[in-house]
Amino acid sequence: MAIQTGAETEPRTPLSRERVLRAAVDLADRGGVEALSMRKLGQELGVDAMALYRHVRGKDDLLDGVAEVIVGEIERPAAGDDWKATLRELAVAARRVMLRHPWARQVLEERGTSGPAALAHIEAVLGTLQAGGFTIEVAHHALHVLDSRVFGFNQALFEESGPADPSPEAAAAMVRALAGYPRISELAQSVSHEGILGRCDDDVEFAFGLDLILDGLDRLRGAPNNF
Amino acid sequence: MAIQTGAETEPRTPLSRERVLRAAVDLADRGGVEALSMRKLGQELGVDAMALYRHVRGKDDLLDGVAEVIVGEIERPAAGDDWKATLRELAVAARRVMLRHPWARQVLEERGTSGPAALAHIEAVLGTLQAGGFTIEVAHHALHVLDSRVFGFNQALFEESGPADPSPEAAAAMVRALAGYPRISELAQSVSHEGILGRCDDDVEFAFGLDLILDGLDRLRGAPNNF
DNA sequence: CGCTGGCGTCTACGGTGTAGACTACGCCGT
DNA sequence: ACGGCGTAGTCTACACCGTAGACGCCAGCG
Repeated sequence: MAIQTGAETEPRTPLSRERVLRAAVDLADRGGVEALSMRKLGQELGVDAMALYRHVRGKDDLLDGVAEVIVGEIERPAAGDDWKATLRELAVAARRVMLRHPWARQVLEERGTSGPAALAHIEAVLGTLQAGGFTIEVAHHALHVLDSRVFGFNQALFEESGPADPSPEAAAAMVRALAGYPRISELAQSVSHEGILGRCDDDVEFAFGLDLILDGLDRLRGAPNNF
Repeated sequence: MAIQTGAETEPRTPLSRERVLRAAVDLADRGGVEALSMRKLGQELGVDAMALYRHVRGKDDLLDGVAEVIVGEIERPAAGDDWKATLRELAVAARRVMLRHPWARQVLEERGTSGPAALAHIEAVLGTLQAGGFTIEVAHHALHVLDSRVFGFNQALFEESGPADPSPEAAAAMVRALAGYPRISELAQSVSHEGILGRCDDDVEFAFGLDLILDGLDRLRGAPNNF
């Protein structure tokens, strides 16, 4: 009875950003993203809504954190020597997460999610592609079309494609943020050189995936039963 | 000066559902979907927010109507004899609409859109596939993967996959709603017979598209420059 | 002892969707 | 002509949302 302000039974473990984010994911899991309000989340944690603002800059920041948690749940398979099997496992693992949190797609889409978890995921995809012998250009397209298939939106997880003319300090910050992600760095450099790819044209990415699908269907037309 | 209630300069053309929906699309085009509120929409039309409720059951109904308008904007190419080119044109036309209304993807995803415009679009896709010689099973998969590529979400436009055991009258209503859409009817029948496809398993659809992509990438690995 | 800084609370403001009562007006049968 | 009626738009009110700003409480420290 040393610490005790009143009839409190438990000293109420203090909030933390992580606790807030975990409770937010839990709340969204039960009631969908529209049930995730600051007030309900505070109630869930036995706390006033405004208390959350000590640990989270606001609802936007909360959603950013939640997105990072979700992407962090994607388990990465051990890098095997079969690139196709590895990519498939990666995609299926990501899909498992999206099925577990059906509301997450929307959150991931409307907030960019360029946190370390997203970068690590992209790095894994690019690494697998590179180990499989793909050129950087094809790997870039493949990253887009795979992420689009898995997450359901076309603008990839990272790659908000900042201003057209990056200032030197912005470019330096970019390089610093990408330390530890060699494939992404290489890709970013290759894209910003813009010799080969022309700044990641959305139309080109769309057509790439579309033609992949149409050509695949074409091959299935003759042999309909072996897929 | 026959009709004139006061200092009115114009007799204020009366609202209508169509006028409300068009204004809603316009408002969302300018400010995104979060700018589309009943109050702002009323203001846009020079009218109290509650007036909209005479023409629209509520915000849900408004969004349903907006979704229908958007899908209706997709132009259908003349049915040529090249199924692949026709499908490509269809996909590109749909994408044009989605680029014109960047907020529409979200609306289409969260509301099902099983209106006549969506049905007509699906019918066109299925018709093209059937004319191209696809079996109904492959056409079904193809519909899923194409719509997923175009609209960005995996659950297709139509096909909310109602209750597992449709009551007779519900099934009859379904048949009646699908009159005029022979390919969709055929597909629905084939699916509900559930001999071949097993009730449109989401996992199967996902794997279908994923393998299409992976196999396509595999072929691109050797010849990287001709896409 | 007083101060300070972190953490949680309280109040308040402007925004949202919408239920329900109310008003203004054209039409129609008598 | 007139009373009723349906239709269209308005007004008020309620519950909910995100969050700015002031306040209370308490541990730690000088």
